[in-house]
Parts: sequence; structure tokens; C-alpha cells
Amino acid sequence: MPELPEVETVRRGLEPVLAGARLSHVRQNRPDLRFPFPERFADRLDGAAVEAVNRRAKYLLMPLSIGETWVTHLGMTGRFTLDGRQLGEFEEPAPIGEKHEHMSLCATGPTGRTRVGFADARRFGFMGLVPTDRVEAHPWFAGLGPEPLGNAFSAAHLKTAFEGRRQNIKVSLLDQRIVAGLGNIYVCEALWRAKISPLKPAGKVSAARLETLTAAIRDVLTEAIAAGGSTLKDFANAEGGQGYFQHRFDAYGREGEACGREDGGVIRRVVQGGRSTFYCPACQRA
DNA sequence: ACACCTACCTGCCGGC
DNA sequence: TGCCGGCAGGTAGGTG
Repeated sequence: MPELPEVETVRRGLEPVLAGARLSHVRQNRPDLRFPFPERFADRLDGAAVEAVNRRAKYLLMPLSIGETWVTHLGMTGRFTLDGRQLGEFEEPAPIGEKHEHMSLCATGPTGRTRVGFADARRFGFMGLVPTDRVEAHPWFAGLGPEPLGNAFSAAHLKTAFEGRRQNIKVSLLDQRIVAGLGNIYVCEALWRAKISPLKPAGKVSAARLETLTAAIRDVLTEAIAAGGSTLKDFANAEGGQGYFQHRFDAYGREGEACGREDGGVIRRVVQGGRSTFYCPACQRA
């Protein structure tokens, strides 16, 4: 799944085609993704104009001319296609008309007419229609922590959020109520950069380390966005954009490899909260 | 409230 | 070659 950098990459791909476009020929191919589609979803989208393509955490938000905002979460395998070309490819590109395309539509806007598809093999993604003036109050958004690239995110914020917290810092950083948009890859990468042990209780990380961590999070996300996100399952002959940040992982997915700091450490994989954590026991000791 | 566990779903990969 | 277990970028809902 796409984490914040991948969702942002998708947002930037959709924006030129969808912002200002009118939707038509909306087709919904099954009743649900992770959750049921909204009532009369296709009918409500049909004829609406998209006013903007925004992102909050890992959600895409498209306010529409009908006073509702079309919300999409990509889950683990969700992806949009434009004229069959994939946007923010996280896996090998699938043929046009693939079996996992669950909705599609036609967008007519400044750049002409484009076919937009949404595919999601695992169906952990979901879509909603939320009144635009009440998006912030919706359960999906009400509890979210600050954007890690925004002004509200700071070492002081983490200090407060981690106060008295005995849970390890790795799992804590995945908690979207504390900071919104990080996922398994970028948490591992940020902790490696900050030389913080993922096993350390969140409440016991020093203020100085939280300062380093805050910068590491901003840096890794910024660099990943600039690289177009990460594409995990590599492929040779891509059409359309592919992320390149996966080539710059220092920890994620590198179990058994030498740590890039050349301190003799070897990247280890452990399981925390049911998910893999990659880290260097030699340099991530703080 | 917090910490922890499980479920949701399909595809791919490595081992036997 | 085929089957089987393990693993995958996320979130929600339940439990003590």
C-alpha cells in the first residue's frame, strides 16, 4: 500500500486530468470494496464536476460540484488508471480490462476526455461520498493526527503524543492518530535514519532523538515524493510512471544485508504488531 | 484509554 | 509440475 508518498504521487497524476473535469459514464462493477460503495454511487457521481484533487494522510479527496466529496483510500493494492495507463503503480501493470477493475468513468476536462479506472485486487481500499462541509468531522478524518509534512507536525507534538506510552515506537508511528500518512516502509526508513531502535517504548525516546526523528520523517517522505514514490514489485517495461524510491531503501526489505553505515551491522527482520520491521541492531540502539 | 489480536482478500514466491 | 504455507504497502472492530 501505498503510503503518503505513493498517494501523493497518484494525486499529482490525477489532478491534471480530473481537476475541473465533468464525470460521466460512471460504472460500478461490484457492490463493495472493503466497505459497500455509497448508495447510488454511480448515479451521484454522474454529471458532477470535480473541483479539486486533494490528499489528507493516505486518502484522496475530490470535492464535487454537488456538495459532496468523493473520498478514496487505496488500501494495499488500489490503483487508478488513466486510459489504461497506470498511475502510481505499486505492482506489475495489469492488462486493460483486468478482472479487478471495480469502477470506471469518463472525465471530460481541460485536457480532453480520459477514461479513469480503479482496480484493487485485494479490495482493502474503499470509497465514500462525504458532505464537503463535514469532511473533517467524518470518522475517517476526525481522529487523524497531523500531516507529517505540515506545520503541526513537530518533535514537541511527538513528545506529547508519546507521553507515558509503553508501546514500541515502530508500532506507535504507524498509528494514524499520532501522525497521519506513515506506513510500514517509511517508518522503518525514518527510524533507521534517526538511529532509533524500533523496539524502544515510544515514551522513552529522548527529546533530542524525537527532533532527529521528525527531520528524518520529513526528509524521507520528501525524497520519496520527489522520486515518484516506491514501486515494490519491479517490472521491466513500464508504460506510464513508476516510482524509483525503492532503490534507495536503507532498511526496508533488506534482511540479511549489510547496513549501509558500514558499522558491521546486518539488517534484521522482526515482527511487531503482526508486521515486519527491518532495522540495524548495530546502529539503531538509541 | 491503551495495547493487542484478528479479520478482511488476492497474488506471488519459495520450499517440499 | 503442483500444493501449501507464509508474506505483502492498511484499517477497523473486538477483547481485556
